[in-house]
Amino acid sequence: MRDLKAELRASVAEAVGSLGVDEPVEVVVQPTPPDKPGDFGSPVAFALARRLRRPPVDIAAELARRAPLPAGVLRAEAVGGYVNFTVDPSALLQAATEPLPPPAATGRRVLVEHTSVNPNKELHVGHLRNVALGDAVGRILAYAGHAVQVLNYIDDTGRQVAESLFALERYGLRDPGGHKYDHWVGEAYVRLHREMEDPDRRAEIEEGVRRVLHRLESGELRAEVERILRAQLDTMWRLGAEYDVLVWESDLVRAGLLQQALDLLGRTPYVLRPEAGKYAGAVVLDTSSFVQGLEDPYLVLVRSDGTATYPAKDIAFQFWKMGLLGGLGFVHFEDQPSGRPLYTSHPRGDPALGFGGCEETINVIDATQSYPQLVVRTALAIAGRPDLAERAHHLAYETVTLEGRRISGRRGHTVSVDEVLDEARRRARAIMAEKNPDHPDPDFVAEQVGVGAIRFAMVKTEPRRQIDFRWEQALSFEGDSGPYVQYAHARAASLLRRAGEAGVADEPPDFSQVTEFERPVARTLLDFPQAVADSAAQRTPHVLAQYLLDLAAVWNAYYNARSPDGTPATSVLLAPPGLRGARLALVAQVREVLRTGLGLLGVPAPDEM
RNA sequence: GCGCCCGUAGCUCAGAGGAUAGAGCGUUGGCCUCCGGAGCCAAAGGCCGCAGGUUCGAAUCCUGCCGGGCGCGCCA
Repeated sequence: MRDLKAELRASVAEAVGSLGVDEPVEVVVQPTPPDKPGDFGSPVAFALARRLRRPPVDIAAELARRAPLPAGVLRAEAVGGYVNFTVDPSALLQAATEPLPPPAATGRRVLVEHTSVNPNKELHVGHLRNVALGDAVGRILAYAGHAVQVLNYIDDTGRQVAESLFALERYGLRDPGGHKYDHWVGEAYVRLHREMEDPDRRAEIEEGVRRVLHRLESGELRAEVERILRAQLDTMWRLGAEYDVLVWESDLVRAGLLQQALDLLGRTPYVLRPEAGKYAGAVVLDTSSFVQGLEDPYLVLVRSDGTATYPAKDIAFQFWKMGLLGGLGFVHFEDQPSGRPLYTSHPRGDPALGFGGCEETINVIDATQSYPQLVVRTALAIAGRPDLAERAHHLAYETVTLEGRRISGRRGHTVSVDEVLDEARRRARAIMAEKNPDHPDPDFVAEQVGVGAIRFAMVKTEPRRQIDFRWEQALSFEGDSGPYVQYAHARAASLLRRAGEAGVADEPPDFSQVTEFERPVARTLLDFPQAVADSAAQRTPHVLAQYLLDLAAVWNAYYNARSPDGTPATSVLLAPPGLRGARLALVAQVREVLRTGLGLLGVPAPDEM
């Protein structure tokens, strides 16, 4: 796809240079507003006005005269103080329908950690945002040419798993089968928390949980945890998320990474072992030189009883991710639905398998963990690697509330992801029965539309904005939604299918016949590479999601366009030969860009719905 | 108290210093004798939280204030 904006930037820069401006100026080229003449314009004359002591309008006029016109650009003119360029519609469409450039490999190793759900109960709507964001960001960065590793952290030595496993033991539960296992375990977990509200029983339960915790740390219960994990993975896969590697916390500790990290930090002047006072007997990290404004800059890494705190494990993990530590081994775990292999850390695994050691990391974790994540970056700086600290990103997303209330897994104020997906599929199926009763495979596509609606709803807004999960909104199939984009895609696919049936699919385009109606669609198509690049640079999929809504809207408007007399203006199949070929090329590119873009968001793009 | 994030149309949100601030939902009125109406067209609806500042130019950058969310454990 041709980069017209870049060509125009160069052209304006050349014109500016010919005015004898010695200092370099930044040349901005942007699309013109809908009611202004031209397709692209630059406000560069405003910035030059003072330096040249001339009014912007004069400068713009002179720049318009001096700017060399790239091929297909009809004219440059001064509009207000702007220099605007008008592109010939046929050149515009030709540029927009050139094939998308293949991703250029950057070679940069980027590790994306997301999901990382405690393996103790089923996923709920709060986890949904994490999975949707992380999976999309991983796909977008890979498309941008980075060597991406997608990692899912398994906290198998945490309190939550211990509670779930203890609950099964305490209540003598045996899996009766016929349900999803993570849900069944989750019920025991909630039951245990209800019982813990009684202070007398709480003490007794505490002791049992501690016992299970020790067994977890020794790795004895790995099979029990894995069983829950596998049930959770079914949900993640149903969402369309896949991973490259699972890292178990117990493996991290047993491989000695924690000790290595503590040794590394212990050689700096920032790690202290106070003999008296509040922190007597503990190992603490003094963050005061790196984090401003803390009341108490000391962070406990090792408790006075010798056990490590969670931040210590986090730090060790981050050090491993960025290649400061080694020693983790891996084995093949399972092939995922797409065929992509999934590996897992393992006590007897192969360390040569090449995970970790990335120069950039993205931790997809909710915003309540911003402080611990800051500590992790600080630890990198303390270890003498401020360069790595700068490339250790926290993709902090705000929490999801449920119908205005805080989600609570313990109290059971949640909706499971499985339940949400089932309901989304049900609604999609009902709409299909009404609108497309002859669909060849309605159940399969209803699932795709349901997943698409949910995933799109999770990534269309900025991550740092708090969102409220409401059924009516998340499962909307109209307007600002995933199905709206999917529909636009299906419509393009349908048109191309009919062109094939009519035997005109390969008709050569005659771009000289192109009309003004094609212009807005072509302009929007040309924005796609920039939208992906922005999404990757900002590490957020919402930029791309918003772009896809724009493209779908401009394409739908084109599809329905009418001439002033009210007759359809943009017929494709009934257009004269040549024009028909050009329009088919446009439709094919719309379909391609929508399909590619949706794919980067992990949203399926069915050809018929 | 200190720190981080948010405040844009009735509601939910886009707008990374540039042109008269844009969508969706909702409201009102239109469009299926062409290829998919999950669509399209039009109307109404805005002191961009408030007050200063920087700039040729501010929703966007800076400062202060107001309102909301979150965080500040030898919990994870």
